[in-house]
Amino acid sequence: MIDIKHLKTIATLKDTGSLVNTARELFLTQSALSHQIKDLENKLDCQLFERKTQPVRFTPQGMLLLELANEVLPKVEATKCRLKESLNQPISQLRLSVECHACFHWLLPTIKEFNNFWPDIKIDYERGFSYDAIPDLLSDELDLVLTSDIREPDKLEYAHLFDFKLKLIVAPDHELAKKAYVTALDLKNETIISYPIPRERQDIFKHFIQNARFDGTLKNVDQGLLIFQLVSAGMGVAALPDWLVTPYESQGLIKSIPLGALGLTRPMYLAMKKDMKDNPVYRHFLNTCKLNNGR
Amino acid sequence: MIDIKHLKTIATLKDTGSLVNTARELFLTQSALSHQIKDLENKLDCQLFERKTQPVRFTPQGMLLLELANEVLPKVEATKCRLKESLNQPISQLRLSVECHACFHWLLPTIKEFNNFWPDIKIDYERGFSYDAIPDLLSDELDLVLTSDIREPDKLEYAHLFDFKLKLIVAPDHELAKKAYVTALDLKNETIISYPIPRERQDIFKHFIQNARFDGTLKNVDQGLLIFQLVSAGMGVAALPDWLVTPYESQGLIKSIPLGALGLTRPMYLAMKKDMKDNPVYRHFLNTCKLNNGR
DNA sequence: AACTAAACATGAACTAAACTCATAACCAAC
DNA sequence: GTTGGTTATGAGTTTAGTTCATGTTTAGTT
Repeated sequence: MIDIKHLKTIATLKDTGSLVNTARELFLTQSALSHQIKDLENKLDCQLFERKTQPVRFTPQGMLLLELANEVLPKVEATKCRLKESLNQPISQLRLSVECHACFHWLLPTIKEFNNFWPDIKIDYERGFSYDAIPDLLSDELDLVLTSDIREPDKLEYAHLFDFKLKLIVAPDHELAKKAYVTALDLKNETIISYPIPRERQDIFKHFIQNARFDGTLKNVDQGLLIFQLVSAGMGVAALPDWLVTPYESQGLIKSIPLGALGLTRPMYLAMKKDMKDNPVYRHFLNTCKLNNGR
Repeated sequence: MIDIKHLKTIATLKDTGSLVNTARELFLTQSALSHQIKDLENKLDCQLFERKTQPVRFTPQGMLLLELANEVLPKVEATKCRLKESLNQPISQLRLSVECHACFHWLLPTIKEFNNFWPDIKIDYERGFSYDAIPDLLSDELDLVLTSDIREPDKLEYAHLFDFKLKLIVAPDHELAKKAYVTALDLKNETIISYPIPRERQDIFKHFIQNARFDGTLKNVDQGLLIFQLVSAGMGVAALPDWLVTPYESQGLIKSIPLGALGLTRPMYLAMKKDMKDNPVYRHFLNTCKLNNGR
């Protein structure tokens, strides 16, 4: 129905002011355009512009299309441009750092899929992770950082990958297991098991317990699977992203509970230098992540 | 080349995972799609996805197109929807208030053009103007406000119309006329002529002189043309938007000078209630303003 | 390794859409 | 009314898109 061709016509018509000029600009005959627009007007069942003035005067409907054209055409051009670029790419390495341990669950398959298309691009994610990777990104020692927190938004581009819910996991016979959701108070005396990350950088403290009193203990474990086993054995509770939790919960190994009445939703971003945001390889990595999110 | 049709195909392919399913979804034969995509791939000179997996696996190039589709298709649908709405509109009145006197210069022709298409919609701009119109917009006594300042951004939608430059105008033989630009200090002892608006709401004070010392006098005039005559006669200086200044300057009646080395650029917004931002009549008024800006 | 079912590819024939050409109609300015 | 510009229209042609019938590929099964 509406076509990119039509948007081009409308946009050019706005610039040139008449059908004849538009025809010349688009390498078509005036007749072709006259037919084209008449057909479009018939299909949309409305008039798009008045032809008896110079320049032509757009109707409200014409302006809506013009507005659409102004939004869409630049995007189409940008994509065409990226397509060309993507076919000959000098990049050979992506140095990636991950702030969220649980991400490896979907990240490894994602990287594998990505490497199918860019076998020459080596992804180096073998960095320690309990550190702040943003400075390394700024100083060009890293290319990409997977993170939930936005820092230095002026210097870096944060591409939103997806949102996830942080859930509390407890043993099925834990007293909290019956609750529809937990409050910060409920956690006051619990043992919280987590990856070895400083407390102030853990989502559950930073965004849930916050200033509430916490008298329980913190236990660090560097093995993801171990967390589930410890929780299942009733040795403590843990806060993990929903995508990690779901498979274990459906096995009945643990029970998951929302943090707060509304649950705690957190975003996941891919941070990169601002000038890299249009790079086709980066975009491909981004898109691959999005398609594989939370599985 | 790239067509909306193609974007639909790609988007559906992502959802359904195979050509056969996509064909069924789009009411086409599998063969048609196979041809369609082959043609597209030939034109773009790249492969868009691997067909030998289930679901199909997109190449970097395919993902770029998919990304484009996700951006563009919703906009196209929204426009189609607005087009339909625009053809039968119950609105019969637009109550408009204008915070910038100088806007009448382009606003009156704009309204005339607008009324060509919506003869039944009466625009009521006959309100006093040296007052803050935003509260009336919030309390539903107004529909639209033309303003340069954003207030209450949570409750109102501010559609950007255009940017303009505020210029200082002086008599051609005025001592400032030789300068490439003026500083706040240059104005210290000048007589500033303006519309009858309180000093703290005048752009030249709010955004240029600011806290700098001003020992000159303020003269109020409620007639636009009179300002030019007074300035031309050397009775004072004035700050006005570029679109008003240009015609008089080319006649040699006055001389205009940028405010500050970089000039003083100001935006112009059309403020409305948030739920009105998709209304086709409002959009048409907005678009008409944009097309007539600063003339 | 052979078989099967499901998915995709291909070529020829057909259809519908889009374009051109020639010409007519229209409008504004002189 | 004539002129110089514009847009509209109808018939004929070209091109792009579709279907049909059939061939090929692939993953999964025995």
